[in-house]
Amino acid sequence: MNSQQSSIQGQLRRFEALCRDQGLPVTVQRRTVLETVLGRDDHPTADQIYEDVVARVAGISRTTVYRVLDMLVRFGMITKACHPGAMARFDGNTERHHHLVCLRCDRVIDLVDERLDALELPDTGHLDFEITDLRVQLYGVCANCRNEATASKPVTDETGAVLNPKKREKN
Amino acid sequence: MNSQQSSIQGQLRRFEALCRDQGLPVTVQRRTVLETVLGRDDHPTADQIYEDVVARVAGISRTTVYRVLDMLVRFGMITKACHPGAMARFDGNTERHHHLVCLRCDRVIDLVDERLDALELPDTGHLDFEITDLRVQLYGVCANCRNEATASKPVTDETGAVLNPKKREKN
DNA sequence: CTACCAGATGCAATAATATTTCATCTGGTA
DNA sequence: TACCAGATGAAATATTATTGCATCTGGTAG
Repeated sequence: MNSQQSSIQGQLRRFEALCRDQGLPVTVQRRTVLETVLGRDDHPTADQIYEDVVARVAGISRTTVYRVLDMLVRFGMITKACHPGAMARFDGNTERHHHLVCLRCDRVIDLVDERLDALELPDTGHLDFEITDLRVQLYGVCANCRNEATASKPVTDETGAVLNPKKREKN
Repeated sequence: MNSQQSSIQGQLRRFEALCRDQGLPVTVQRRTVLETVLGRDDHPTADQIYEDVVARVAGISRTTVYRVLDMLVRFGMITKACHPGAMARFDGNTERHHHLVCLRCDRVIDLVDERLDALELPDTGHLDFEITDLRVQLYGVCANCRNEATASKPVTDETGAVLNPKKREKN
């Protein structure tokens, strides 16, 4: 998609500016990890990102991917997604949006809904908590899982992507 | 708290009934794990639950705690909490409620808000997703972290509870 | 009360995910 | 081109989670 592409370019420039501000180098690895996360519309694990990135930067190490992801979160370029399951998940979409969470296969699907976006932030003064953003998690069962009531993990979606991957290659 | 106590008793009876329905035995381990999760008002990791449970059932294994937690989630007695960070978290509160998520220390605080509870479920017919429940995640910075801008992990709360524990004993 | 068995448990091994250490390399600059 | 702060890669280690199997237990029938 072209608007998607140009948005990624904009984000990259924003990232480079942030690095310059802090005197930190913009490396091939950092650029590639960021591009990769922004280029996905799901909520990949660190390992899924590694798989994508290693195809573009031969020899990049898993360690670096973990480190860069952590850095990008601190910079606010991406977020950690709240996700059932044990692995950390990342989300390149920092716009306000919401999540459909399948209780059967743990899949998380993005949802854009203006009414939810317009939600007024509740008053949490008594808890002394400063709210900056809000997302709604909608729990239920996705089409896949409803169709095959007997489905057990692991599950793949219609594109063949593994939704709850279990194995990875050697380090 | 007494109402809390009796609610836990009720949940235990509900669990026993579920087991009987399915011909599954109600073991000391299962009862204790369930009691322990229900008795907490935070979102413990499997290991935190293990620590609590082992004090009451000497010799219980970590493996069993993992297995029981998984079973309780399948039975709907507890839920997996969406939580930033790498470890699976559990939530004994199955009533509709919402979460304040601190972006600094990853702490998750429960929030009850009638206006949020009353949210109408959005129409997701076009996505073929069947919604059964909804929770709102409110992102921000908790009082602790706002007070000590220099705080770095690990962090403990005012009660001394470790919010992002790092170590555990031998297996 | 005892025997019985499906299923649960504990233990040890293993897998999967994540972090640390440190020698080496690179981006950015003079 | 040389320099250096900081990034990277590799290996070791730590942490979290699962699996296989021998043994034990809850629930029940006799």
